[in-house]
Amino acid sequence: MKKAPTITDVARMLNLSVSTVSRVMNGRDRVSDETRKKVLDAVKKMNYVPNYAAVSIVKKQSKVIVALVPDLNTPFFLSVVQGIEEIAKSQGFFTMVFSSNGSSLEEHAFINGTMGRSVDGAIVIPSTPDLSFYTDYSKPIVFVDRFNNDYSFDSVSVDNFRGSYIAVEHMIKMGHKKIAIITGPKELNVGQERYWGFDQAMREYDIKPDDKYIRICDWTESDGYNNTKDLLNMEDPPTAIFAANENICRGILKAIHNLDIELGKDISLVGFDDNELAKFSNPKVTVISRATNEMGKIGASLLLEKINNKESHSIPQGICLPVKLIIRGSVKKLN
Amino acid sequence: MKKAPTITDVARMLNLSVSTVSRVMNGRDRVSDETRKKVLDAVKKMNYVPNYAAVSIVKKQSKVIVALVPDLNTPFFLSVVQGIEEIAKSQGFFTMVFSSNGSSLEEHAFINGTMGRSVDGAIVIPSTPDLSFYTDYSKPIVFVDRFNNDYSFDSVSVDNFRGSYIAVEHMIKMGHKKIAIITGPKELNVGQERYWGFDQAMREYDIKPDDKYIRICDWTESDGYNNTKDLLNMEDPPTAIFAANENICRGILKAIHNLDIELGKDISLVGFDDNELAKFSNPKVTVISRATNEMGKIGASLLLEKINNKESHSIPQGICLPVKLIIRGSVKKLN
DNA sequence: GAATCTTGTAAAAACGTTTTTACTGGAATA
DNA sequence: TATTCCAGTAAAAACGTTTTTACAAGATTC
Repeated sequence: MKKAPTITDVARMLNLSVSTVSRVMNGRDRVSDETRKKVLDAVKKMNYVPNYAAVSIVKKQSKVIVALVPDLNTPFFLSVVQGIEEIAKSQGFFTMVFSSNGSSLEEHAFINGTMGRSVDGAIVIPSTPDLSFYTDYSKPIVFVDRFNNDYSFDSVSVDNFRGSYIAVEHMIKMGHKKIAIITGPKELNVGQERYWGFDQAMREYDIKPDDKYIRICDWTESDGYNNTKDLLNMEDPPTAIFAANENICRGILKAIHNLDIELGKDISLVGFDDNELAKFSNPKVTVISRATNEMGKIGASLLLEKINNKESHSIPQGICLPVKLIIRGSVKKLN
Repeated sequence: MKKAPTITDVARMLNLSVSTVSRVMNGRDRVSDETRKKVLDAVKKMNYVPNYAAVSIVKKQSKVIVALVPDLNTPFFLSVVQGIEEIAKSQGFFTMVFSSNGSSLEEHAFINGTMGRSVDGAIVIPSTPDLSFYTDYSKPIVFVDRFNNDYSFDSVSVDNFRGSYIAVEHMIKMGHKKIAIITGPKELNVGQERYWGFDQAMREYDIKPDDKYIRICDWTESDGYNNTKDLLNMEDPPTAIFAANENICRGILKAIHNLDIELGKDISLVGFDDNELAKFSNPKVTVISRATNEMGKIGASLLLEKINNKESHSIPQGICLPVKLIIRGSVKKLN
């Protein structure tokens, strides 16, 4: 726990100037081979590593990006984070993972605070729909899974509308008409689009969505659980449920399990985002899947690119990735 | 994206000296109410926030701790991280989550590199058994889920030995004799202890452990999966399996599922660490559970305490938390 | 043999803060 | 009225770097 040596310590030890040591460390300018070797040896022996704060203050670069996510429990977020880390690491950047606990207050506090300013850029999955807060953030920023309608920020997202659409279309084509949806609030574009996809598919096939089957709650497992119990205990229960995210899907599965009715027989189900339980349940759950890891990677690449060429005043990019329907056994064919 | 204002900008704007602004910001020394107000207003209007690097260089504190974990996929690690974050946040520290990808090389590179030195302390779940590398780390450090046999570092761990012991004892008391164990390598103390617990329980009840039922592999899901398939296809298969961690347990569950045999009937199972699948499977899996979140919290408290009173040269603390057997339905009673 | 170029190094400036020291002018004290 | 005290502020030093500028000595060119 002795204190770390500084560049001055190294210089003094060798009877050299600080600048010479620095030049060796940074591999720039002319230094005699002899001096270089002496310095390198001393650095190793003294275990000298440049002070990070000092370097970043003069270089005006921290080599850190932040991944700001709503929570660390939702596998989707984690998958994105891992994609980000992989790219960042490969380009010599560190990733600071920070969870806002689903609170836009915490999110904004981070961004506006010391930390938000000391990183080189941010990749955020906001927990609030309104991105206008970010307009005067002084660093490059990329949003994942969210975007402004005016596309004024860089973002990586997927075709949520189409995802719900094909999910619901699949159920309809399997003969279902009494289709319920359990989804999150429409304030988030994700919520809005996934609802619209459901609605559009229903109308496209001339089925009037039934209000009592439409459950707009939060994106949580318990909401999935409770609403499923409620739906299935109705007088006239739906024959199929669309789960608009993975947490809700897990809740639904647990409820079904708990009610002791049979998935794919007594009730059909399609979920948005693949997940562990969906692959484990019996039958496996048909889901909409997307390249979650890839979303992080693309986001990170985009961000790092902006960090590196600060000058480029190109217009913001809104990247939209495709979704895929993975048909497994959870939707019963009605005759 | 205009550049952030500095303290000098604020001072110049108000025709005050830099030091006065600084004094206001830090709420120290005497400043007239009038000046204070003027400064605060300007700070707000200009949206000035102190430069993090500059502050930490002079204060010799970064207010950042790092949580260094092997990966971001194992729920146990995540749970620990969340405990850490909660405590850190409450004490005004930021948590930098960093994944070493199970590579001690990456782990050491981080610790020894710029980042490792710029944080105020580290909480690490090492992926290597040998902690001697850390002896000359110049910052406070706390290990979680691992410790040195000589207890030369602060650590938070659980009674792994007892965990396995009571797990296996439970199976024995339910009448099982042909008990298999799928576990990780013994190099890690966790692996060693969990194996010893198994061994000890068997011998205690006069059952000779059968080598062909002992599977020492990695801590991964696929190892759990493959070994289970292998075990169950044996001439003389075991009647019960002990899964030494959650990943292995998940793999076992999937294999059982896949082989179309019945859990708690054709094969019994106890897992170490509770997990989503264990609670979902049918019947639910009997597990050894531990206060994962708490481990993070305690670790963080310990670390922050050391960071705050640098002087305290107290001896390292090895904190050991209890484990609990949660009996569910996955162990069949043999007559 | 003088002018120029090159090489290696040192010294100083800069980065954005905090903290210590120093100074000023007015109030309180003697 | 002269001295001491104090509140409020400014100026300067320090933190650990990088980068720019300056300079000396030797090699090269004309």
